[in-house]
Amino acid sequence: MDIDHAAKCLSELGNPTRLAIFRLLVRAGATGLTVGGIQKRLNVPASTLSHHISHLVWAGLIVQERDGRTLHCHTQPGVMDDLVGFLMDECCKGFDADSDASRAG
Amino acid sequence: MDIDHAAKCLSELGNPTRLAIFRLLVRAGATGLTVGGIQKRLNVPASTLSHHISHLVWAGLIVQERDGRTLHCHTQPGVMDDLVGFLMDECCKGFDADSDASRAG
DNA sequence: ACTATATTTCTAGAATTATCGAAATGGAAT
DNA sequence: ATTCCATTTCGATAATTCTAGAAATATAGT
Repeated sequence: MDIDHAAKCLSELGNPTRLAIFRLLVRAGATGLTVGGIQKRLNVPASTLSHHISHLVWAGLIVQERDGRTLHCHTQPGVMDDLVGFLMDECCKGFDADSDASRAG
Repeated sequence: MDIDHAAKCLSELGNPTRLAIFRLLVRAGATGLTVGGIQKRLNVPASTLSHHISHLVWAGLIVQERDGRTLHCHTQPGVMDDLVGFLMDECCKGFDADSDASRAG
């Protein structure tokens, strides 16, 4: 997880609809939800939903798997940990240390 | 930290320039950096930089404090922990549990 | 082939966001 | 008051993103 991938993930999760989708999927566990299942819960038009889902797939945050006519969506395990790891490790380490401006860079 | 504030923070951090600013500031520790110091490091025009900084301030991710003519910027302690906490707690708990679609909601 | 269901792609307009120069503001020094 | 420095606000333009209806695609059943 480098800064560009982190920015990509953060940006995608920054959209309220997409964050709601993502949260729904994480809570749905490994089985995930179908696109239609998400649509029923969030009540957004299919095309809009598909657009947002494709964003999340593109960012590597979720995965789709076809099962007959339905597409199951579930989170990509590990990506969230990687993102949080980036935020904590790459960004937030040593916040309490007596660092000064000359340390940055 | 509710889902709306989380989305706000994620959205602001999702911009590469803003994420770079934020990372710079976290690494600069409690002292932070001046706006000019950030500008020298990131080499973006002052007006553009100011625009992005005001976004980060608006989202509550960073704080500005005036010291004479210069404005020191530093991260808002705790917000990052809150955000990570939201992501892990609100989103990611029980990922390994044998939940199914009927569990969500 | 036809029908139905699930989902995506196409398309276009609306809304938002990014960029940056010019001008303005806030504060310190003479 | 004037000048200088640091930063913001203004304003205009370019680029991106959001939204959603219509059409298309994929799969399954008859």
